[in-house]
Amino acid sequence: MPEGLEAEIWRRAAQPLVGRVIHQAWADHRVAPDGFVDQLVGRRIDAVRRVGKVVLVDTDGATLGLHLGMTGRLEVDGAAPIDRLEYSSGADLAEWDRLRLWTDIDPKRVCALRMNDPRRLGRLSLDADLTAIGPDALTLDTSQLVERLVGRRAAIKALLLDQSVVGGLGNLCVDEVLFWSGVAPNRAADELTLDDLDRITAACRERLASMLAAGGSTNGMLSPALRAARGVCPLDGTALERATIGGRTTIWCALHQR
DNA sequence: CGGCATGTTTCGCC
DNA sequence: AGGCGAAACATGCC
Repeated sequence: MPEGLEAEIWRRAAQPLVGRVIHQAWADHRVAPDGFVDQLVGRRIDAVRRVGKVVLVDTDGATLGLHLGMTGRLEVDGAAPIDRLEYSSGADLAEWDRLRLWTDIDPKRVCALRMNDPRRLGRLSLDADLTAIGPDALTLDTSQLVERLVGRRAAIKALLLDQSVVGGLGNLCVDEVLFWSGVAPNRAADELTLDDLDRITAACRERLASMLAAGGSTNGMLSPALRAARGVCPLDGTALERATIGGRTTIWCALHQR
């Protein structure tokens, strides 16, 4: 489920953790660095932030990074801000837990913070270097995008998915942004006009904000249901195109995206 | 059973 | 050297 929008939803939901002290921690060692638990127990949570798709828990010691991968989800005090994964049944087995944190104040007597990830593509980090992640999609402006695209000739979709170009965009959001921008995903980045890039950054700010308010990445016009159904363009009724671009399944309208 | 899935990293080829 | 595409990772679900 996690693109930047989901990470933002979880970041907001985790704010009640700020000020608490971590009393106990458990992690699946296969997805956590050595010494993980020892570096967190006894630490006070100072802030919960987000960089791109990564949720960061700052403590008075290390900063815990939650990289949700393809199927990771979070619960705070036993509540899941996003309860169902789009491409899974909604099952939530204890054996899929990758992180459990308890604090000095656990109102519901359950984990203050729990990460559950069936597919185990997610990771836990401590003081990870995230400096390579580009400007955030939710506030992206055209000058930032131009700067990051200089010298790049790959398909615009592949570059928007690259976290070092723009932070937070995943497969669904990129398709949605390009859909509203009227730019075809297979266009070479160096052939786009400034006007194209303006429409892309405007779509990032406006459409992503509205998807965030609606609950996340699955709330675009190109819904997962429409993607799977191989339907028609909701704007003009043209049969949607489908191809692999940037290594990911891509949906677009060849009539209004050029 | 075959194929697909909201992601990232690695490898080899230009 | 660095950009780029394909493969690998790991597992569940239809």
